[in-house]
Amino acid sequence: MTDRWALAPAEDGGVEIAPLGPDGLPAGPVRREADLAGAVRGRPEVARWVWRSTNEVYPRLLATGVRVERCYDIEDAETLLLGHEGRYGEPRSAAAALARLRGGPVPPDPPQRAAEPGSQSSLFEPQAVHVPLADLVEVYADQQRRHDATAHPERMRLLTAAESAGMLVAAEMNRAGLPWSAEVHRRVLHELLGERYAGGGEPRRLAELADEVSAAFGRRVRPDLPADVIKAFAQAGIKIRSTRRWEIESLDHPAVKPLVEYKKLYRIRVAHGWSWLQDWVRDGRFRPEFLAGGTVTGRWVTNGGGGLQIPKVIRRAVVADPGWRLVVADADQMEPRVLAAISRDPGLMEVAGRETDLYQSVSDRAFSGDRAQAKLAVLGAVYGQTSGDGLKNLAALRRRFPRAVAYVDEAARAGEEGRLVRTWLGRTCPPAVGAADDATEEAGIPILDTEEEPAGDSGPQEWVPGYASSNARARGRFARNFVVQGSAADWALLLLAALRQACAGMAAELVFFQHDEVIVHCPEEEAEAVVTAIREAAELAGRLTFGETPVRFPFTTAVVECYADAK
DNA sequence: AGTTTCGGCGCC
DNA sequence: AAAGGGCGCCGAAACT
Repeated sequence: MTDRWALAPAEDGGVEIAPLGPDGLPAGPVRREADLAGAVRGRPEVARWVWRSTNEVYPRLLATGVRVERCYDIEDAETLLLGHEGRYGEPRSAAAALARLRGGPVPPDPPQRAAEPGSQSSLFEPQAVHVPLADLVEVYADQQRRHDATAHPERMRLLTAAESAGMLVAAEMNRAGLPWSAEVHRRVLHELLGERYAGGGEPRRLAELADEVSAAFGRRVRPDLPADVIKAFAQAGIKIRSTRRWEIESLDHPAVKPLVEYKKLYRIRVAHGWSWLQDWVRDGRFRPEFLAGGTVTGRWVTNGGGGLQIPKVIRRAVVADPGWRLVVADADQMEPRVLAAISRDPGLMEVAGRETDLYQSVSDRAFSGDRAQAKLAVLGAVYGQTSGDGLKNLAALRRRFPRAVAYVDEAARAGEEGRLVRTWLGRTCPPAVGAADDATEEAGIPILDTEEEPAGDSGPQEWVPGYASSNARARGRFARNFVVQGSAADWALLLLAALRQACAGMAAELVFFQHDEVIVHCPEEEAEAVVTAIREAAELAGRLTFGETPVRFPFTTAVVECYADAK
C-alpha cells in the first residue's frame, strides 16, 4: 500500500515519513530523510499525505515549488471529531490527542498568534509541540476508528478530507495572492476622499464634510465620535440611541446628509485607505492570509487585511496581470438551495432544481410574484427572524415549503435545548455559543421569562419560541443558521477541492474565496475552460455533499480584467 | 502606558 | 418601532 503516507518534519530540519496500511498504522519502517521537499517530490505516487498540520508543512513545500494532490490534517480532523463527539473546547493539538490516548496529562493548546502586516506567514506555528511520526500515526489510526463511530461515517470522512483539501487551497491562495493594482487603489482613494494634506490630517473631502456637519449643528462636532454626535443631536432636540446609519438616515436635520456621507468615506479611509495599502499590498498582490475552517460554521476567515470585507468601490483595484483574466464566479442563491438539499423539501427541491432565479420562483408560488418579500421570508427563516414582516411572510413560506421550514425550526429547538446540531456532513455546532452563559440554566434550572413572546398565529404546526430565555433564543437562532450556513460551507469546500483539481493542469490559480464566490486568475486563453470547470465542480460538489437530489448549484460567472466589472 | 472592550460598518 | 446568522477591522473609550 503506497497510497497514504504519513509525514512529520523532524526537529533537526529533516523529515520522517512512513507508508500507512489500511488501519492507518505504518505498513513499513519509518524513514528519515534530510529534505522535506525532496521526500515529497520524490514520491509522486503518494495519493494522500497525512500530517499534523497543513500550515506547518505545506507553505514550506510550496516555497520550493512542490504541490500535493491530497492531504489529511490531523489537528483539523481532531477539531471536527471532538466537536462531533460533543467535546468542544478540549485541546485539539496532536500532542493533546496523543495524551488522551495514553492517559497522560493533556497539554493545553498553544495560543494563536495574530497576523502582522507583511509578515511571511503567521501560520508556521513554531511554538507547536513536536510529535514524532511513530506517535502521530497512533493518533491518526485512532481518528479513523472515531470516524466509524459517527452518525454518518462516510460523510464525516468526506468532511475531514474536504476541509484538509480546503487547507491546501488556502495555503496556495496565500502564496499566490490577489492581483492588486496599488496605482488604481490610490486613484480610487483620491477620487473618493480627495487630497491628503501634509501633516497627517484628514483628506480634503473628509475635512469638508466634517465642516458641513459642524455648520449644520452650529458648533464644532467631530463626526467620527459617536458620543459627540449624540450630544449634538440632543442639543438640536433630537434624541437618538446610537449613531448607526439606519437610525440617523430617517432624521430630519441638515447634518444628516453630510454625516452619512462622512461615515461612509471615513470607513473607507480607516479600513482600506492609504495605510492599509502600505501594510498589505506588496509586489502587486494583496495577501490576506486565508484560514480554512476558521469559524465554527466552517466558513473561512482571513487573518489580517480584512480580506473578506473588501468594499465594492475598492474592488476596482483588483486587476488581472497583462494578458490574464479574472474569472469571478458567484453561486446563485446558495443558502436556499442548500436548505432544499438538506431538508429534502419536495417543493423547494423542485424550485432549486432550476437554474433560474430561485427567489422569483418562490415568490411565484407563495408570494404572488413579490420577489423581495420572498427573499426576505427565506432569509428570515434561515436567520431566525422573530419580528416584523418577515415573520408574517414566514407563515406563507411554511405553508408552501413545510419540510424546509420544519428543518430549521427543529435545529432552532435543538439549539435552545442545548442539544448538538450538525451540518449535513457532520460539522457540529458548539453548545451555547454566541450568547453569554446563563449560569442558572447551565445548572439545569429552567427559566420562565416574564417578557411577552410573539403570538403565534399560523396554526398548531408552527413552532413558537415559547418559554425560553433570551440566551436560549439566541442559541436557537445560531443553531438555525448554523445548519444552513455550515452545510453551505461543507459544499463550498467540495467545490474548491474539485475546482482545484480541475485547474491542476492549467496555469490558472485560485486567488480568492469568499463563502460563495471564487476568483480564478488565469491566462486569457484558459478563461473559458475555467468557466466550464467551475460549473462542473459546482455540480460535482452538490452530488458529493448531498447525494443525488434535483437541486442545482448554478453560478454567475464573469471573465473580466477588473473585479469591479464582474457585478 | 499598555491592554481590552465598544461602536460602527464592510463583506457574505 | 424595529433584535435575523456568521465574521474582521479600526479608532475611541474604558479599563488596569
